Amino acid sequence: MAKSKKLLQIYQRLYKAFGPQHWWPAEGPFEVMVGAILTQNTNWQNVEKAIAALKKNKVLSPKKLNRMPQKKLAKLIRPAGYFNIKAKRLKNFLKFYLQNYGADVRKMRAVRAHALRNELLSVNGVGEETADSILLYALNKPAFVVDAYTKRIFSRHRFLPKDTDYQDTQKLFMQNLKVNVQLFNEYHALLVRLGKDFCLKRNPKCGTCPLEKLL
DNA sequence: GACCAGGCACATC
DNA sequence: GATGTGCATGGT
Repeated sequence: MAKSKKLLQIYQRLYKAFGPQHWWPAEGPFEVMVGAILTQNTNWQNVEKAIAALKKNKVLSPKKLNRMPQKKLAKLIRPAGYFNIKAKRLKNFLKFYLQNYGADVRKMRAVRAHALRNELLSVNGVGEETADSILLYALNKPAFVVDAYTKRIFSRHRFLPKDTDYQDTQKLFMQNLKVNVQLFNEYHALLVRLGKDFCLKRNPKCGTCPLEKLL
């Protein structure tokens, strides 16, 4: 079967099994950007605690976070883990966001996706997944987000070689699916849902996995 | 106590 | 270019 058809079939089966995932779970674009950095190699539940702390202290805005001493920021985001390095990364991003775009999402959206992706990647602490998450979920640009779940699911089911890198994994989706923000949004969210529910541990319990006999 | 989580940068070879 | 390591909390 053609890759594009199969990828779409996988999507449809996941959607049927899980329904819409309503991503990204955040109140606005800036909160998505902060969450994208905080969730690096971290359980989302822990990120929620960190974001709740920022909200409770009424500092979840670009200017307020930019003004805040790094040490204080680190203390607030402590539940998200790696809090020192993440405080630094947030600071780097905030500086970029304020200096280059005046913390204005509309100005950022006006930039072409490819150029903006490179700009984001130039920020220390923003890698490919974080950049694509910001592009897709904060700025509504069609970038397919690849994460550990994506690679694990598709390699474990022999759709991709085990050590396929980010770019090649992303190509699989971007070259075989209709380039569409809503589709990319839902597809990635569904893969995360599948990863969490079924293909997580070393001994994956895929007995009732919605992708059984399909991949 | 072990293992895992929606990565990334940096050192070293 | 490939491989290894530090970063850290909280849930199971």
